Amino acid sequence: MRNDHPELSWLREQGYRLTPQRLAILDVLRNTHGHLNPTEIYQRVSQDIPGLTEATVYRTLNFLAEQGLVLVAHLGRGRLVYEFTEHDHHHLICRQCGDMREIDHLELKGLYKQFLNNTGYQINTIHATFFGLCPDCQKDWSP
Amino acid sequence: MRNDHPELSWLREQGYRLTPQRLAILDVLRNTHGHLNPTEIYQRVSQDIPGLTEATVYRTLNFLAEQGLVLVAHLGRGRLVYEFTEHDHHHLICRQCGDMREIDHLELKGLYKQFLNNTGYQINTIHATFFGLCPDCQKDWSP
DNA sequence: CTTGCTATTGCAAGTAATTGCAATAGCAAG
DNA sequence: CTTGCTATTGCAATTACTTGCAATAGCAAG
Repeated sequence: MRNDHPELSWLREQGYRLTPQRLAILDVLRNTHGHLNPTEIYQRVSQDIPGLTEATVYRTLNFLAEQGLVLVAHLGRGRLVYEFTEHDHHHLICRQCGDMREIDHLELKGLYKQFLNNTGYQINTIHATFFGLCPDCQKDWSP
Repeated sequence: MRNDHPELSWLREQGYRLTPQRLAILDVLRNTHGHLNPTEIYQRVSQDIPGLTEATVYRTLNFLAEQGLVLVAHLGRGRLVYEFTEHDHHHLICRQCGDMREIDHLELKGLYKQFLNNTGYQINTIHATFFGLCPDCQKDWSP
């Protein structure tokens, strides 16, 4: 497990502690391409940290999300998934057929600038899920 | 309770049924300014529909969200809130102090057009929560 | 108005996520 | 290296949300 990531010393400077649980959870997220739900994360991390509890996984994921190190996506129907904040992207989901595609972070850059100008807010964590109708399902829609 | 809302006949045309439960839940959301969580909705609607169960509230909220009649916002820490889709807006939350402000739907119009051009998707439901740092908290951040 | 199809509900059980509290263990300071 | 402060964990209980199934009730058609 590598400990030499910049976000780790940043966390320590804030007064947070780098526990084996946090490091292992972050490590799994860092080395996973795509989303994981809390149970999947628990199962993987348990192999490294035998005594781990699910409560800690949930708490840690909330913590990491608050710190902006991981992204939470609400994919509808109460399903939450988590993902390391490296390759920022968002989701576009078709309400009809469930088809999902990714939207690159860069597509929203202009929007961030807009927010900065209008509100002074500096966006640094966001994960949006957009619901709409894909081209195919639009046909079924109009009478 | 008024039944003469356009979305209601649309639902019926899709083969969905207008049960008293659905009408009452929609009515509460329609007449509430701001967000409600499932429990708050359950408590209010129970007064009109004594036998109502929470399961039905959850199911109905998922249903209404899928149909695009209500918006779901995930405000962090696993708490979901629901809101009628009338005055579209989104949220900008400061990760540090928790300050929250609303972003008008229109600010994202350009983005929707972009999505339509690039992917063919027609966005009709979205509720995004953006996390960032408000102007005040940005001061504490840089060393 | 009656009938029949089936979407929706209530119930109860199951799964997912949060939380209070006492014990543990990071880590900064000496 | 030791010490002390307190953030974090595990445990167990609680709350939040989902789901299978049989009974109920919209509503379209006759």
